[in-house]
Amino acid sequence: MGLNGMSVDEKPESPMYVYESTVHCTNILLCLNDQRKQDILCDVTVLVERKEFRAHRAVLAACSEYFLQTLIGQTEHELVITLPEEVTARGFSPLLQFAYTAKLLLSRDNIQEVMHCAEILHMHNLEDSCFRFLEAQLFNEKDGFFLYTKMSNSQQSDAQEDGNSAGEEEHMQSETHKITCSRERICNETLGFEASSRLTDKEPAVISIPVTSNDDMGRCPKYRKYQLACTKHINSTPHTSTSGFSSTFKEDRPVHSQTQGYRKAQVKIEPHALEIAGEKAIQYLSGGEPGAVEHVITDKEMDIKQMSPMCVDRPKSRTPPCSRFIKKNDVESTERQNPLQQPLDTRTSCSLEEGMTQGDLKTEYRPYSENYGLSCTPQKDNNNFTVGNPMTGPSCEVICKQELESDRKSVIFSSGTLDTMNTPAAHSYPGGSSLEDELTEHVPKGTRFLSADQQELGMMGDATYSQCKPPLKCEQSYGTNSSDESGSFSEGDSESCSTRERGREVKLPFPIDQITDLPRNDFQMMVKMHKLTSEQLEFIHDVRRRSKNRIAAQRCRKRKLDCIQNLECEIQKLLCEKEKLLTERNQLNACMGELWDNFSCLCQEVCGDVQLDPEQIQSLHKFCPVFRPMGEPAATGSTALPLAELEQKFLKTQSVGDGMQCCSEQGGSQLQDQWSPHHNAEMCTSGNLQGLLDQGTCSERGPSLEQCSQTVTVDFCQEMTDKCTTDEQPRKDCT
DNA sequence: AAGGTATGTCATAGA
DNA sequence: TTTCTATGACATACC
Repeated sequence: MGLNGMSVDEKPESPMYVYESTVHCTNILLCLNDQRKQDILCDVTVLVERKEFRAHRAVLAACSEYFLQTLIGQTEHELVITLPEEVTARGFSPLLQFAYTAKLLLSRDNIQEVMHCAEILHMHNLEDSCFRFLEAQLFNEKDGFFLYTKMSNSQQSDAQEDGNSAGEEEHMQSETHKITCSRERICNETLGFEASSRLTDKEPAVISIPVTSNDDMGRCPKYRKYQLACTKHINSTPHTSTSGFSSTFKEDRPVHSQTQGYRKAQVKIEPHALEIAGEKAIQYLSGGEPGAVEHVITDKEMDIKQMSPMCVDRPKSRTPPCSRFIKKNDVESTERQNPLQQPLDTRTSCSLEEGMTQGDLKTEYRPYSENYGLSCTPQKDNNNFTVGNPMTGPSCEVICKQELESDRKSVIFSSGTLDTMNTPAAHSYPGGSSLEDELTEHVPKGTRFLSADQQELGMMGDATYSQCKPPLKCEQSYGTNSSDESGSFSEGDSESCSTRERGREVKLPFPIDQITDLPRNDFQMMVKMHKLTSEQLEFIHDVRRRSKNRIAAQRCRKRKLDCIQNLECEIQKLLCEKEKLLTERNQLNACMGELWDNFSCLCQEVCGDVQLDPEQIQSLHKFCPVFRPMGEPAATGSTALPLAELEQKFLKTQSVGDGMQCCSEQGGSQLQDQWSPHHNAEMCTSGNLQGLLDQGTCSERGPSLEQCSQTVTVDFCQEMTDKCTTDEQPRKDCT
């Protein structure tokens, strides 16, 4: 008997319909996981480092080639498998958890061990698809921005030119490729995630996972992008991926999300590890040989093609289960068919009709599932997302979480299983905590033993919802879902009482949470699905608007605060810089004072010993207005000052405190411009002094005017240089 | 009671 | 045109 309860060889006489629910597979796994924890039906004990792990051999065999080979043919009731020494408990435990939950918790601490174990246990799906990516995430690409693509070989070559060279060979082998963009590029070119709907089924699916570490933008200043955005410098430049196709990336969330604590994205992983595991497990459990199960169009096959464009997590979107009715007679043809040529409703619809049970054989499809927000359609929203089906699609979800307190990152690799159970997509898993407990904890009690189908059906019908929201804190993952932000979202877990009361009054046919939770398209479809009164319509639009705006306001305020914080940091930085510049200035002033001393001495030396005639003095005044020979009284109306007095004036300007910097600069500048060492040095080097001397002293002494002037000039400049460099020339030399 | 803070809501602009 | 988001302004609750 095959999976669908029908012999493989049986040929239906009349058209039959196969209802295929991968949710069912998921739930089986989850159920098994629960059973494993309670040691129910466990039929194997795995010994790892003397630790015992109870499990179901079917699950182990399904997810690991190693276990498959080990378990095949084993008939003992209580089998004990001792794993090789290389397999550590720390590495094995997450893998076991992954086998059951499709969530893999990785951190820098354990990824190497997990990888190693996965390799030993031949869990190549994981190895190839996830580890390369995650390893880089955790170790190498602290600030990286990844496009994880599956592409053809031809595309690879293009991509490799721009991509990260690390691990390229592996990616070549696995037909996957990772592209790393710099942060600048992120800022300049991409602000988030959006896949173009123009992608064809042959085009590679692309996801982008920006992972920001706590200090990725520097603790200060923060929100560069926001600042830029404020100044309108950010354009949502279409990002052309390096893989040779164009997919636009646009901000799907506020630009400030750079510093958010969480990053979520869905990675397209192929093959879908969980699904394969689920299928294999079911095959195993059903006693069928792998491959012997009746082959209906699998979600994997269908959706890989159909939903190739992209699977991107959206804020607060609950990942849907997918159930699908397939007209069995059409299976084969459908399999071969280009999925894109199928009718749209076939491709995009997969939920049960309202009130429909598995027994109903209908070919009706609904584009929207009213399953408590669980839209199961691989639909495209207005942002050109193709929302992949997490179960059936090839997408796995990688939740990259950074711990705000530390630089450590932990990553949860998930295939989205738990999301179908209304499990929040992202959680904080403090390092070292029990993975099982964490995972278990976040599955709402009371729903984990209900199958998703049961939930789905249970929520169907025309019953008016009581608008009671389960107390799920974790549902607050809104757009920014920053960790600290989510904590402040007090409203989210309790729509105001009046609103809920009003919701009861208008008798909404769906939970009020859907009004706010659903993406636009789903929301619109939901509205269309029901014949709502104008009052109801007004109410739900009002609720939705207010809810969106509330969240927007919260984001806005947070950004404001961060901007203020950022500005404060900038101020601190500038103050430090100012201090530095002032210190430098003081040093320069000190040097200048020395120069001034030296120059005044030099002037005395040059001019004091020489009996200048009035013409020479006049010449000196011409070039040096403040000069007057020693002992000569200042002429009436003359601007000339004794050098000593001048020096005092100069030094006085240098000793003005910081608060008077500007004044001193202005007041002193005139003086310095007229008569400063710099000025005189210029005079010296430019030949003014030479001219000065030419007209005076040297003409009477030197062997030649030119020689004299050159000598004096060189000596003067040399002395100045020495002064500047040694800064030790005693003033007594001048006296 | 006044002031500060946090948050929700409305109006509006822009994408 | 509709929907969404960001943001200023205002109102309200709370401390």
